[in-house]
Amino acid sequence: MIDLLARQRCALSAIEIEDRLREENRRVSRASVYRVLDLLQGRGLVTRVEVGDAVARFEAVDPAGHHHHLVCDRCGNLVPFTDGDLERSIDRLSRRLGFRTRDHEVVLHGECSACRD
Amino acid sequence: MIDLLARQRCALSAIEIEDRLREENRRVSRASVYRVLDLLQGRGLVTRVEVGDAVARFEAVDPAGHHHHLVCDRCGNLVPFTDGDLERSIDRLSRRLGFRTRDHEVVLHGECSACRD
DNA sequence: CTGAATGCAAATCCTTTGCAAAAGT
DNA sequence: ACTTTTGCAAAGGATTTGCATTCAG
Repeated sequence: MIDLLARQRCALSAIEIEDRLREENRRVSRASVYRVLDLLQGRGLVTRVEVGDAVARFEAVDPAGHHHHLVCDRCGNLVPFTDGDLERSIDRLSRRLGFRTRDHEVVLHGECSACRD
Repeated sequence: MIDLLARQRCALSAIEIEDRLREENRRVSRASVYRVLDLLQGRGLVTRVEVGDAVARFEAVDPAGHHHHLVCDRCGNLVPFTDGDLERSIDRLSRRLGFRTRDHEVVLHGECSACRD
């Protein structure tokens, strides 16, 4: 499953993962998907992303650095992006507030470029 | 209900809202809480916040400006904060990426100051 | 009296869990 | 044979909905 996630451009929900595995003739039950994801999260290979639609999504952890997401209000797609300036702001901010921060997520809501036309 | 939310320091879940209303002898059903929240969101008076624990939280929209949240890994509390530098980074970023952004949220995961001791 | 708001219970959706069957070593 | 992984179905928790009732104008 980790290889499937590693091939994706962006986070998938458990159901999407199940469907894609099925398309590859790798039949798995929903329960197994969740169980394996849990395992992979425990090992730090996968992270959970929630963008506010009550569905958990998962993506492979990229050792090269992490990204954040735009959620398109129209099509519902997730568009990943990175921004060093943003990361620096968050670092400074955490220090200023005295939080011991483990992780963070930024979610933009709006229209993706495909839907703006 | 909007007055209850306006009095809070930070976002509340539907169940918390129901409980606090009960404490004030304002008896309401869970269903009504959700229905009213839906209405208030539609009018832009309330926003929904989801920090990744599968529970939707709600808070009154403050015309003076919005804030973001630290979620404490230990006690689970939400700590609100604001940061102008962060807001500017996000503005620049949205422009750079060509997104038409309606809204955004930043969630930090870590330890709040109370739990660091 | 009429339309909106409410409660209650049932339904839904995502996720988790118990347990027995299947696979691996 | 023993441990681990799996599937299936049932259980859970949050949220939504249908419908009859109550409330307000």
